[in-house]
Amino acid sequence: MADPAAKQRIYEQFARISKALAAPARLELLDLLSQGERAVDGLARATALSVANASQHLQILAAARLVESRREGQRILYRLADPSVEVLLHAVRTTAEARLAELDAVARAYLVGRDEFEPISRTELRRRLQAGTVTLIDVRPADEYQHGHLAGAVSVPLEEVASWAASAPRRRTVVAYCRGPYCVYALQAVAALRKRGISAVRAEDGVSEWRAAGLPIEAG
Amino acid sequence: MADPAAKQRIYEQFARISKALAAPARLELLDLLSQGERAVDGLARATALSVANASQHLQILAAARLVESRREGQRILYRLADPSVEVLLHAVRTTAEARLAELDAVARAYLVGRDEFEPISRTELRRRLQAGTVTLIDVRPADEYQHGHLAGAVSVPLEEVASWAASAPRRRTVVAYCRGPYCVYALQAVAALRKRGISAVRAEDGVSEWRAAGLPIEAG
DNA sequence: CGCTTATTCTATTATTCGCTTGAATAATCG
DNA sequence: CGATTATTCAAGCGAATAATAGAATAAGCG
Repeated sequence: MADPAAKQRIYEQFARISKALAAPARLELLDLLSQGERAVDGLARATALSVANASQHLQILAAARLVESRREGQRILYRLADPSVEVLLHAVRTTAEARLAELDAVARAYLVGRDEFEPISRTELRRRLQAGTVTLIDVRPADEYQHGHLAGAVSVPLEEVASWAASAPRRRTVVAYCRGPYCVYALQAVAALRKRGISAVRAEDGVSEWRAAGLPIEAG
Repeated sequence: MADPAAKQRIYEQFARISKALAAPARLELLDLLSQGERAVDGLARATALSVANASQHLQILAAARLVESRREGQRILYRLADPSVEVLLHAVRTTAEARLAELDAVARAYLVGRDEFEPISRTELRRRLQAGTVTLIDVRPADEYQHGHLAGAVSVPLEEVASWAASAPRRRTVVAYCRGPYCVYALQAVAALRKRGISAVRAEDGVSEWRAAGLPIEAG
């Protein structure tokens, strides 16, 4: 009655999506793209892939319709095709965290200091932002800040954190955030600030989580 | 500074999860398992895979820790390892629906009658259940009903729908549901009931969606 | 136009994947 | 115990995949 071949074709379509996510390189590319539109070249550099290889991975993502691209002059800018892609990425991360003990071990080694530097939660951060008792800094590269940042955040790219520390407010706590829970920038910024005697904590969330929670994002 | 090899290892862990989802056969197995615990044999039959092949796919899912198993006598029963796995499956479906036009075309061919038989939404169904104006039937195989069904539903497996129709209430509307939006049982049940002059509609959701929404599920 | 830069295409290679087949293991039953 | 049933293991094969290198395309610039 129900055509078994058609049922198979449906699952093949679902598998197109998950196949596109099935390579570490492509997950990393998607993570970067969730911070905003980027050109092949920049993505290749950030992921340490060859340009040709990055381009091929991006085309696989495009074939699964997870990303879209547009040309601007001689560069081609890729972006996530749909908000549902971020939801999907988040679901993969959540399941990996829940199920893979190995991930915890690897993350512990990579995110040095994650355990010492207690993060501040999304709700707590919102409360203190409204009360005006914290300074919020975005320590990602400046162009990612341009593409979208938490409302009220100041752009202080990681490499400028040390010099910024001199002019940082000494009475208020500094909260640093970056791409998300697997990004080391905020951890390094907090370490640098504390070394200079500034009270600093890291935010638990990045822009994706903040946006997913329906909280305000600003651009430019 | 940040060890690139460690970063890669993190993405490899995430990719373990998505790799496990990257085969149509495994997605189908997970869908079946979201209806409840099942033995290899039954899963192989339902998916038209050879037993050995199904067993291998299940072991791949187990290696990614998406499923767990227990022995009961001579059979080994597999189940989803975590609620986050259902969330993940749902995210894959949602993205596929949002992004893949081909899926819509294939689904239209498979789910014959989906367009004519307007579904009833979750909220509407709840309202009418509380008002007592509908009879809710679960048209999945009896053992899936046993593993968990919507509160207030009666088990009427698809093959018994025709005979059940004789004793069906003629004054109240019958609502049929099955595994979810890509399951044909409810559609076929509605068609069979209407042919016999009974007012019948299909529910939009299956047990997974109902449970995900935090609505009551009964077992046994 | 020719030169430079950014990206994609093509071909090649090593590896992994999905499936089949037949044998092995494990529990139950007479 | 031997027979039956359910599942897993092991080997092998063709197809798909990821990465590389080098050529090709396409836009911008002097």
